[in-house]
Amino acid sequence: MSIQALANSLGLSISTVSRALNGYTDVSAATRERVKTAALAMNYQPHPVARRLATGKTGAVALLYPQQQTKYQEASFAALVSGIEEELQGHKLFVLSVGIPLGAQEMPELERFVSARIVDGLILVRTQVNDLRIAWLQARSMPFVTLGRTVQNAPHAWVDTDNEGAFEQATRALIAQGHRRIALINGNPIMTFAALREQGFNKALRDGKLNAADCPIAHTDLMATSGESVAAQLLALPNRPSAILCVTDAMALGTMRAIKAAGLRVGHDVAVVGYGNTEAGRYSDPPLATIDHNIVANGRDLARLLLRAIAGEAPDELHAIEAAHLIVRDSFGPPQIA
Amino acid sequence: MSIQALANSLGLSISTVSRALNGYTDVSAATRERVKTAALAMNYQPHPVARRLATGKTGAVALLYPQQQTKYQEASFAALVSGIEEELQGHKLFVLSVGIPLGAQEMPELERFVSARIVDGLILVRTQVNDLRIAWLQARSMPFVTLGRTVQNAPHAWVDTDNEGAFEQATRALIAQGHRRIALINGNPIMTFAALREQGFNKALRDGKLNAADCPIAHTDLMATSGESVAAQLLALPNRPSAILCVTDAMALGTMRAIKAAGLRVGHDVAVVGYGNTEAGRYSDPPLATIDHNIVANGRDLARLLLRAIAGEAPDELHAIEAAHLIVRDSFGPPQIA
DNA sequence: TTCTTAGGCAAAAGCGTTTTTGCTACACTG
DNA sequence: CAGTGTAGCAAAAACGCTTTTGCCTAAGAA
Repeated sequence: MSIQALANSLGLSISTVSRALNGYTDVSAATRERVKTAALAMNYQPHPVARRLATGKTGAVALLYPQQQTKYQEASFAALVSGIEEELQGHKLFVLSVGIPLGAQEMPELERFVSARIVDGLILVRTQVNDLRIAWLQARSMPFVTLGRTVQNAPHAWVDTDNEGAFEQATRALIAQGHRRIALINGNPIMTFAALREQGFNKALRDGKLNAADCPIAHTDLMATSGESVAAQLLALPNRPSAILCVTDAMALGTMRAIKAAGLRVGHDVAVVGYGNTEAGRYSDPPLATIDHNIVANGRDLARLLLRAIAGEAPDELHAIEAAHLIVRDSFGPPQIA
Repeated sequence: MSIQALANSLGLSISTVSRALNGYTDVSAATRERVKTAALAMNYQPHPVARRLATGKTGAVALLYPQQQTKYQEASFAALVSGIEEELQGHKLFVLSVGIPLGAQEMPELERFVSARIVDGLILVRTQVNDLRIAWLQARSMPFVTLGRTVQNAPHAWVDTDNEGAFEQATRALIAQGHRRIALINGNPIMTFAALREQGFNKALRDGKLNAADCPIAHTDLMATSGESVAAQLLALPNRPSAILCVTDAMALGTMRAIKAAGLRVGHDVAVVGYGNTEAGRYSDPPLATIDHNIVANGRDLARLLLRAIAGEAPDELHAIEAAHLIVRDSFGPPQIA
């Protein structure tokens, strides 16, 4: 069923049929009705690929996720997707999640996907301080929004959580409780979120006039096992920290294991704070203090801004920040009086 | 950079250029070389949408997942995707995950997606005993493979885990340990996996000549909280079961909570077996006996069969079954001597 | 030497739309 | 009554490719 056949059966030209169906004004109301009812009767639907070729629009957007790396992200990834889908409801846009490998194959695969012209716009996660993908996409003028801002890239649309503010707040709260030796177990600071959390941490330390030498910062990957081993090292220090701030809940749970293994009590001898407000932390023993963020809202923001980016708006205004705040639970205790 | 421009710059016709690049034989080796180097030099890439229009092939497949329902599936979903991606590595096919809502909007959205002609084939999950999607896709002759077989549909390509065998094995093992009152907490049996697990359970009961009245079967959703409340009811029975078989690990963890809440000991007063070999079950107290299955292998099977379905093979041979087996842990104990 | 064959390329058809341009008839103005 | 404008449609260009068909030439066979 092509527009050709429909036009023939109506005794009209295909251009008139097309214009009638697409709401152009230079077709009489009577003809428009005739075309519409005929289209309905013959179950005519324009071939989407032909339409894409003519218009250049695909009617879909993609969320690119790091392939094989979803291990510690699963829950938050699902939340992000549902926020995006919720916002795009009614816009008749498909949301396609597609995996791009990390490492050497990342840029070639990104290039291959963009060149395939399957989507009108992209959502990027795992944004880095200096992100190679961004300049490339800008050069290709492919609309996109990142989850997490950048530092060294040209202006672009982004959505973020207030990582800096959240960690400043959490660190301040620990200081207010009397902690003077606070450690941070961070991720790789080439990731923007890690860099910003570290900034917030440092800001609170300076404002609280803590001794930086007593407040070590470790960098590792975001898994529980890494948190465990790094925490074990921190606890073996001569001046061991009385509080450990972790950049994910998983690392915080690992840290709790290390504390118990060292014969110490979590929330008593050593306070622990995580990030993400995951289920595992809610039901851990003791319950894990953590920083709560609104990933669903991030997803909604991403979708909203992506629509505007696709519409051609300049990136200057295309930013959104969601708040995050500390949730105090039993792992968050005052320091022991030495 | 179109094929037209490239042809002009070479003094050739566009058909010759196309045939040279696509490996047809009726173009001389010299010309082919000339075309190829020129294409590389001018960075010519055929417009994928135009090619799709001409060939009808899109170069992508989709994995359809139930929107908003991923809660209890996240981990297994990630495993499935990675199996699919692994197998499709090197086939230059994109794997697009797209959410389709459940309920009244499911069929319209499925229809909308298929009509959009974004992909060459589909992978379906959450297969039901009588699955509406299947007849519809067959009528549209859209290639697809389901995770989980059907009962009442026409023959089609599917991949499955040996659910029946696994539950038969687990039930037999409980019987061998001396259990005579075994309960099953199952999902909705319109889902094929639930129906098959129940079959395996019943088969083992019959073979073991257990009294069916002592072996109740409950149906509920797959969440932990549902498992907890259903288990509480089972434990309140006059002849309470000495073993409870759950159809997911989450439900089994809920069941363990109910057992503890009733003042009983898991693996001592009541044995518990889950399904899925999840992390939560590995680290629960006591560790949860469970049935392990290979979802990554399911993913690989799905991808492999989908390629064959797209190639036009008849569905008769397009089936794959992966084994599953019981993992005994401390929640699996013999019945108390009454 | 003539006929056949096949190699190598060009022309054109086909994929199915959207959008621009052009034409015709009719109404309306001066 | 001639001239201007506009409503309503058709024709054609454009989007870029693949694939079928057709033509010409030169080599090989009879």
